[in-house]
Amino acid sequence: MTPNQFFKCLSDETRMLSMMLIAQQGELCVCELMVALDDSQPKISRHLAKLRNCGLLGDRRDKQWVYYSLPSDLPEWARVLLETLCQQQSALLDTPRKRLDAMADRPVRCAEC
Amino acid sequence: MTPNQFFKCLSDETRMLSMMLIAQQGELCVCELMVALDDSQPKISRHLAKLRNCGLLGDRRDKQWVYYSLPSDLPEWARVLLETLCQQQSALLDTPRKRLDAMADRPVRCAEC
DNA sequence: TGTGTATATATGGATATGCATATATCCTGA
DNA sequence: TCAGGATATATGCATATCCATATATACACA
Repeated sequence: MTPNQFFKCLSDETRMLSMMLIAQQGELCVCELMVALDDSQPKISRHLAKLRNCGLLGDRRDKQWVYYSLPSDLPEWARVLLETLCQQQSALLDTPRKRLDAMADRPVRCAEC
Repeated sequence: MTPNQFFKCLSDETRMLSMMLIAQQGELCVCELMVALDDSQPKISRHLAKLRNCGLLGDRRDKQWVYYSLPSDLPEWARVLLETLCQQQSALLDTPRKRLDAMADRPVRCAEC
């Protein structure tokens, strides 16, 4: 992944907010991002697939849910830039976080069992 | 300017390197960037115009040259992100800097007179 | 006139989105 | 145990839009 591709990935609002939210929350599934970003399922799924193909996200399946998170091999420079973005633009996550917190029937992670 | 637009601007290699070089060098004119990035004049000019329209660059005319630099009202978050990028990817500027240092007939700034 | 810079136009290519549908997993009841 | 339905996710297709580039030309200034 080049810095160039990294910026292209973040140049879309859905992808940028998804990355920021996932960086903040650890991992999120498609349905949680649908609620947090108030967007359609195919749209979210497509953008997450693009981020995964670029190496910006990893995924794991648990029951019927697919959880996306930052991959362990994410380049350091990308991690630093993403972290900086989250610090400088944390206000962008306020509304999505509220929607997420208010979400009903949120899937329960195995790690939390 | 939104973080979104900011990333879209940096998603193009010519624009990203121009921003990094200008951040490092203070200000540069089109002909210097042509040499540093080894690209055509219309291509450089067009990308700089886009960066200026987005508020990421300011310009001033001196004699027949137009110098581009970071505007004083560049948002703090954008400045921080750009600075982080330069720190994390400084190697990308090695070749352009070499070309720039080897450039003949480089215009002389008034500030340096 | 020559050098430096901007822009108009045409063109090819990338990208985002909606809609419909396919796939995968879980749950329920017979 | 098995069938069928419900939920979650992915993808094929069509379409509209944006974007980068090359070429040619116009503009600004010494």
